[in-house]
Amino acid sequence: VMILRSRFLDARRKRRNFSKQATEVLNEYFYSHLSNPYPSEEAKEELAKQCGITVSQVSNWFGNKRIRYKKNIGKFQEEANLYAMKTALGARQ
Amino acid sequence: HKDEKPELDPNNPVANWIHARSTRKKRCPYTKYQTLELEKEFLFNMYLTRDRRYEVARVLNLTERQVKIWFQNRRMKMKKMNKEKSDSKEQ
DNA sequence: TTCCTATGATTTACGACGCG
DNA sequence: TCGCGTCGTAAATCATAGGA
Repeated sequence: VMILRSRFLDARRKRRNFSKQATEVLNEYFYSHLSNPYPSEEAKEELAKQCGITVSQVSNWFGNKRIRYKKNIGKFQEEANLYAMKTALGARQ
Repeated sequence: HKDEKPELDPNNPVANWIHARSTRKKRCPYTKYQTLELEKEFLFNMYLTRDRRYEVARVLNLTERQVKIWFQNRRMKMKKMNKEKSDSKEQ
């Protein structure tokens, strides 16, 4: 318990990028709700749980993602296509 | 949606997102002195009276609206910090 | 190691809505 | 109706993780 506690406190001191899997989950939601990428509080809680991060961090991620996407849609085109394809393949299962 | 929609193109995925109005004042970071004084005032009382707001604004060369909003934001920050503190304690 | 840029967090400023 | 409250967010900026 103390180890987990100190690990959490360390993590607060030094920011780490989210895991690749977490980013994957967030991007999947973002690109599959591209016309309205505003998750509800409940959706944020579910995403937070799946990603192993806090609801605040989910909010930060969407805030950053929306503004950065909007500022340069072209730069994200490849990523958008990738997740669109991933969603399409997933929908067939 | 709430803020303005600059795009009318329905094919633009961003068209229905929330957008800030073009008349919105650009964010202007406050000086260390301004922030420090605001924090001191917040420590003294989390809510401003009309008179304190006027005085703080005058001394820091900010508008009363900026001071009012700073206090609103500061209370939200405090609330968030308290929530994180209690979240990390339980389980 | 030295740059950069990408990324997560924080800081101003509002719009929407609530309440007295 | 005003006026200040919270809530959620936009957009800019900060801090630094991480990779070439």
